[in-house]
Amino acid sequence: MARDVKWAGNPLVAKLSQFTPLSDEDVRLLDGLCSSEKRFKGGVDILAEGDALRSTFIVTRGMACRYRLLSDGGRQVLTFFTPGDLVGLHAFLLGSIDHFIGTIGPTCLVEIDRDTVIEMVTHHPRIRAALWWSARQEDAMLRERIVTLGRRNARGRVAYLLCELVWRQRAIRASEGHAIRLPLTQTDLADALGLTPIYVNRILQAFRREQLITLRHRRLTLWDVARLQTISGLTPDYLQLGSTPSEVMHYFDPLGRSCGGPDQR
Amino acid sequence: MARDVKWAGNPLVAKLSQFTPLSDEDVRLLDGLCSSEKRFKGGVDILAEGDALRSTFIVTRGMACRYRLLSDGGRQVLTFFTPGDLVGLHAFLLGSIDHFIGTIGPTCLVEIDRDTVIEMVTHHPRIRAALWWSARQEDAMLRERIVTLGRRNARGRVAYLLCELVWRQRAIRASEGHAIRLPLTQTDLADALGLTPIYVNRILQAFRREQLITLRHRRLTLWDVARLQTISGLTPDYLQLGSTPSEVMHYFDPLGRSCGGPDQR
DNA sequence: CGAGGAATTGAGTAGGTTCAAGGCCGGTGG
DNA sequence: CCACCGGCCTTGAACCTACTCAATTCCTCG
Repeated sequence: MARDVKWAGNPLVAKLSQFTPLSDEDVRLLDGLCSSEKRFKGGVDILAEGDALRSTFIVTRGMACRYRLLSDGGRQVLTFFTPGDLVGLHAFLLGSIDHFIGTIGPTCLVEIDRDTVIEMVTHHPRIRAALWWSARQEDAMLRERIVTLGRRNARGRVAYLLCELVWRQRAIRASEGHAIRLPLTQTDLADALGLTPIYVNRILQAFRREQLITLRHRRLTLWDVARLQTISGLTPDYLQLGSTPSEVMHYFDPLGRSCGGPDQR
Repeated sequence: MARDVKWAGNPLVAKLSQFTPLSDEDVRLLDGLCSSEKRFKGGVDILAEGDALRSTFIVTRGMACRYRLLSDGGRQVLTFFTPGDLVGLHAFLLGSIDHFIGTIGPTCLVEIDRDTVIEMVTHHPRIRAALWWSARQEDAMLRERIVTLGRRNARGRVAYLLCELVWRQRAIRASEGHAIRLPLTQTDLADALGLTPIYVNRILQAFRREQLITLRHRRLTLWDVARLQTISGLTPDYLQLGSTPSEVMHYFDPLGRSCGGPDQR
């Protein structure tokens, strides 16, 4: 119960706990990491294309995104990061990144340097397992995005993104019912969904008329999740929430003792 | 030089060598793995949605793909696998997969069980590093796909996929100039690009008329890579080919040694 | 109170889909 | 060796989803 209170305060713990039960020591460690957050204004780039990535960031408040800029001026948002999300963990050994990381609204981030991550992953098998699952979840989300962009119409795409954002917040208990804070502009949504802001607007209007959602003052509420889910074509469990099967957990422990890697695939 | 000959014979070695120089022992090990391939007909599913994934597959000949089926009968191809590619390596600890793996034309695969993989990555730091880079490359390709589906028109999408397929084959020295064997049907291309086969056909016609490609008898040649690249909006190095920066390699070795396995050198 | 970004609305357009039909090519059986 | 068959490719025409351009209103914030 005491830990439930902490979840509310530490989104990283909440996020990782989805995947694997953490020990008290794990929680203490993660809490410690998140003690020194930095504030950023909205619409600011944290990392730019070509930057070397020597550390990882954790979103603690607000929202950020990973995006690419195209030669014709277009923008494609690849991922939205919400509190608890790790930014660029898997890529932090890369020479440089091929995309930008920017804030959406005012956002707080914690920076964690490379050695700290390696240290953590080496000595804390449960955290390593949770990070691994978190990376798998990110994969699953990328795949789902491809399906959405490739095969669903505009209504389906918008419904998909709204559902995903709400589900992710619910998973870390950062929602009230099916309502969340959503600092995204309609242009942000459009840039993620491969649509124009104008058309996104029209879809949102339609959803409102159909009593499916309300979205005002940076606040989104889903009134009919079942119908939205149908429109989006999503299966509700695609995020693979739930904890690590013990059979699999088993594989992390021996590996943990014999070999730590930033990446354990 | 002697190894060059081997590359021609073992696509897995060729693929992993892109990322990191392998030792002779590494090469011997990988060669050994690929000794027992299984043949499959075209259009056959190797793994279905919901299957447990207890092993990994390596494509040695032919072509396979990862795809999702939609409730409305649509299909979205997520990844094409060419010789040397590892199928589902990162997911083989998962309870089950959320997509299908199927062959395109007649295809040969090697199945490698979980324990063998774990054994291999535990005791062979260079192979581990190469697999890690290979996974990063896969990520990059998924991101590029999202950009393509979200923000490029049909011409751009087709050009993108043709370039990618040729570049990947070139990287493992499985091309002659800019010509490759391509067992894909136009429907396969369409299912990967979020287009209809009919429209893909029209784009291909146009490309032929413009002297950009030839595609006949399952054989693709790019005549003007520069222009195709412009049309696709790709940067040629997005696959992050080239070998691991030594600074990064550095992180793998200490980790490798800290494994303390019996077979340490 | 003013200003600038975001949301909204309308009208015209275009890129890609859909439907329908015909042609090619490789494989198979007589 | 030829005829047939089925999958794939190709072509045409109508249609529709989503885009473009342009203007107006609404919020938010200084």
